[in-house]
Amino acid sequence: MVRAKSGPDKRRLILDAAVRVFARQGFHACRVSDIADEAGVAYGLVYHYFASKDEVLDTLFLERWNVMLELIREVDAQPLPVREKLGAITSFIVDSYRHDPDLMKVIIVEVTRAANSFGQTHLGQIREAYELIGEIVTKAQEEGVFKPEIEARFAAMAFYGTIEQLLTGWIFGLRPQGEEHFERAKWLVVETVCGGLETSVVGEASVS
Amino acid sequence: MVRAKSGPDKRRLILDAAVRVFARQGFHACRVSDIADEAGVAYGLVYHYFASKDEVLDTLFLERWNVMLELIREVDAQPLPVREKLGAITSFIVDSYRHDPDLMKVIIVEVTRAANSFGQTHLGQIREAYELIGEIVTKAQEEGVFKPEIEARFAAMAFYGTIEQLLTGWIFGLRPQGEEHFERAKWLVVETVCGGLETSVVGEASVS
Amino acid sequence: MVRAKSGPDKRRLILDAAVRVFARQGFHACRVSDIADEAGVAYGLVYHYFASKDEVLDTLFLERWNVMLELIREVDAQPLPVREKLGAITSFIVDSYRHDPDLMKVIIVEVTRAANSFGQTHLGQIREAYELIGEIVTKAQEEGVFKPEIEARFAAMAFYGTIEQLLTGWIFGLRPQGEEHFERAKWLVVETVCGGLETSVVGEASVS
Amino acid sequence: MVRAKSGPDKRRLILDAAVRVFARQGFHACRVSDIADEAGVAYGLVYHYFASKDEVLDTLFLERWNVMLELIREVDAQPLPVREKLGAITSFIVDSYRHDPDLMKVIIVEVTRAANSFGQTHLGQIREAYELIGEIVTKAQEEGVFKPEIEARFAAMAFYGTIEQLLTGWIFGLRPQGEEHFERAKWLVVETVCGGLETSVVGEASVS
DNA sequence: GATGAATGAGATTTCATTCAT
DNA sequence: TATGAATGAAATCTCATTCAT
Repeated sequence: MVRAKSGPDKRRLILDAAVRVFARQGFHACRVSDIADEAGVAYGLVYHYFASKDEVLDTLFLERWNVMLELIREVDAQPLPVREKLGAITSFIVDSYRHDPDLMKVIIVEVTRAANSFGQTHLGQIREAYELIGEIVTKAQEEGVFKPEIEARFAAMAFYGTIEQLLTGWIFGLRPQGEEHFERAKWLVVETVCGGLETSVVGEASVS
Repeated sequence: MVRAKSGPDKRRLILDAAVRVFARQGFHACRVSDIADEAGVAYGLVYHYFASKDEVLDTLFLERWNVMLELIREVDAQPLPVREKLGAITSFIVDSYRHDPDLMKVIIVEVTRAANSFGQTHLGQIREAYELIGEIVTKAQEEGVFKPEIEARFAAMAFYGTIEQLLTGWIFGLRPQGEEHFERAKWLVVETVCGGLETSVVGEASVS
Repeated sequence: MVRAKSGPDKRRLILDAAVRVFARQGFHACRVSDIADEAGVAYGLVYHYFASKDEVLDTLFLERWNVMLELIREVDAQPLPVREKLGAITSFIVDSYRHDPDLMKVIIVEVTRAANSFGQTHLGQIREAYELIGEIVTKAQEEGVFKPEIEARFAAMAFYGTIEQLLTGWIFGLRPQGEEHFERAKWLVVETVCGGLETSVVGEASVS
Repeated sequence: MVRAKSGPDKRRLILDAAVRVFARQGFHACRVSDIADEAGVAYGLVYHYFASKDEVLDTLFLERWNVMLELIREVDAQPLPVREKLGAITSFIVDSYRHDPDLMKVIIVEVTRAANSFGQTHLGQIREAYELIGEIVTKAQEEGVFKPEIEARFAAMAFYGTIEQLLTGWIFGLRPQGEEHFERAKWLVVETVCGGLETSVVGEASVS
C-alpha cells in the first residue's frame, strides 16, 4: 500500500471522497457508487483498493485514531503537570476537528458513538485510549494532584465523555463554533474535569 | 390508546418484545418478524399498532424520555442543594438502567448515540434535557455554589456526557456492574462533575 | 337479499359508499376499510354482506348493466326507426352518466375498460350488449336503411366504441360537460355513427 | 442509451421480454422476476436499466406511441384526401397490431384503456393523438368534405374510439383475425366513420 | 347483525459485491 | 489498473380476509 511518488493516488482520492460522502450522507445512507462518483473514479475501483465498504471506514478511523493514541503516549511520557497533559490531548482533538471537521464527524458519529456497529469493531482501539488516559490519571493520583477516591478508569471516562459530547455538540450545531470558541473549549474541558463545577470551598477545606 | 380492561394488551406485548430484540440484535439488524416472533403475535399486528418499525422505537424512546424530563423538572422545582439535584437525576438514570438495562441500552445505543438516525429525529427531546439541566446549573451559579466562568450549557453537557459514557461502559461490559457499583457510580458522577478530579487546592496550597 | 321496508339498510349504504370511494381513488388504490369508513360502518360488515372486495364491484356493475341490457331489449322490441333506437340507447347511457357520474365512472373505468381484470370477468355481459345492438343494426340493414357491406357486429362495435370514448372524455375532463353538452352529445353520437362525417355527397351534390 | 456495437444488448432483451410477460399475465399480475426470467437475466439487472417496473412499461408505450404520433404528423402534412389520411393512420395501427400483437395489447390494455393508472400518466401523449387527428378533421371540414356541424374534437374521438374498440375486440378474441380480416378492417373503419352506417339517402335527399 | 383485532402471504426495490474485459 | 454490467439476497410494508366476541 506504500506509494512512493506517482500521480493521482486514486486510493487517497477515494478515502478523501469517502470522508465527504460519509459526513454528508452518513455511512449507511450512502452507496459505494456515491463514493466513486465523489472521487471521480469507476465503481469497481473502490473494490480494487478496499475489500468492502466497511474497510473504507475502518481505514479512515484507524489512520486518525492511531495518530491520536500516539499523541497520548507521547504526552504521557513527558514530565508535565496533569492539567497540561489533559490540555494537550484536548487540544489535539479540538484541533483535529478544527482542521478536518468532516473526518472527525465521521469518526465520532460512525465509529465511536456507533455502539452497535463500528464502535463494536474498534472497541479495542477505543479502550486503548481510555486506558492511556487512565494511566495519566493514575500518575496524577500518585503525585497527590488528583483525588485517590475517584478511580482512574472512571476519571478517564468522564474526561473522554465530556470531549465526545463537546464534539457531538459542534457536529450537530448545538454549540457555537469558531476560533475563539475552539480555544475556550479547550480551557473549559480541562477546568471542568480537573477543577469541577463548584467554587473552591475554602472554608470547608481549611476545616477538614 | 388507553386500554381500560385487562387482557393480553398485545400492543404492550409488542413493545416489550421490541425492547428485548432491539437490545439483543440492534435496531437495524433485526427484522420486524423478529419482534413479532418474540411477542408471539402475527407479523401484521405490529403494523396494526405501529405505522412502521421506526415508530416502535420512537414510542419506546419517548415513553421513557418523557418520564425523565418530568423527573428533572420536578427535581429542579424543589429547593435542594445542586449536588442533591444532580444526584437525584443521576440516581434516576442509573436506577432506570438497573431496573431495565435492555430498555436503557436501546435508548442510549439506538437513539441518543445514533447521531445520524434517531438521534436526529429526537434532537428536540434530547436538547430539552440539556436545557433543563442547564437551568439547574444556572441557579447554582446564581447562588454562588457553581463557578460562573463555566457556562451552564457547557456544564450540563459535561454532566450528561459523563453519565452517557458511564451507561455505555456498562452496556458494553467495559465497566463492572452490580448493586454496589451502581450506588457508587451515582456518587462518582456527582463528585467528579461537581468537585472535579483535583484534590482541594486550597488546603494543599496552605500546606506546601 | 330482498329487504322489504326496515331502516338504514347497511348493504345499500355500503354499495353507495363504494361507488364514491371507487370513483375517487380507484378500485385497486382503495382499501376495504376506506369503503367501511365512507359508509360509516365497521370493517367486518362489508364481509357480512359481500364475500369479497371484488363482489362489491361486481354487484355495482351488474345492477346497472342489467338495467341497460333490459333497456336495449325493450328498445329493440319497439317498431322504431334505427336512429331512434340508437338514440334511445345513447340517451339512456348519457342520462345514466348525468344522473350518477361516479357510478358510470366506476363501471367504465374499473370494468368495461379494465380489460385484464373485471372486463374479463364480465366479458359475457359486455358481449351481450354488443350483440343486442348488433341485432338492431341487422334489422336496419334488412330494412335497407343501413349499408349491408358493414357487418352488424362491426357497426355495433363502432357505436359502442364511440359512446365509451365519449364517457371517458367526460370522466377525465377532456370534454365539456353540462346540460346542453349532454343533450348535444346524444345527437352527435347518432349523427356521426349513422350519417358519417362526410357531407352527403350525392344528395347534396344533386341539390346544390 | 445508444449502443453502437452489437452484442446481447440486455436492455432490449428485457424490454422484449417484458412485452411478452405483460401481454401474457398483465402488468399487475406479473412480478419483476417474471420479466427477468423471461429475459434470462438476473433480477437486479432490470433495475440496472430501469428505475422501476413502471418505467419498463412507460418505455414500451412511449417508444411506440411516439412513432405513431410522428406518422400522424407526416400523414397530416401531405396533400391527401381525408379518407386516405385516416386510412393511412388506421393502416399503421392495424399493421402495428399485425406485426406485434403483444406490444399493441400491452399498449391498449395497460395504458390507453387503463384510465386510472398509466392512462393517467400518459394523458398528454394520448391527448396529442386526439388533437392531431382533430386537425385533419378540421381541414376536411374547411374543404367541405366533412360536415361542419360535428365538431372536429368529437369526430376525432369517434374515429379513435372505433379503432381502439376494434383492437380490443381482436385482443380478447371477440373479433376474427387473419390477413384478410386485417385488411378489411382498415376499409371498415374508414367507411364507417366517414360514410356512416346509413345507405346513401339519394332519394330522400332529393325529395326533402 | 355488527365490531375491529388478528393473520400472513406476497412483491418491489436496494445495493454491496463480483467479474469479464 | 480501471471499468461498469451483472448478480441476487434480503426486508419492509400492504391489505384482503378471518374470526372471536
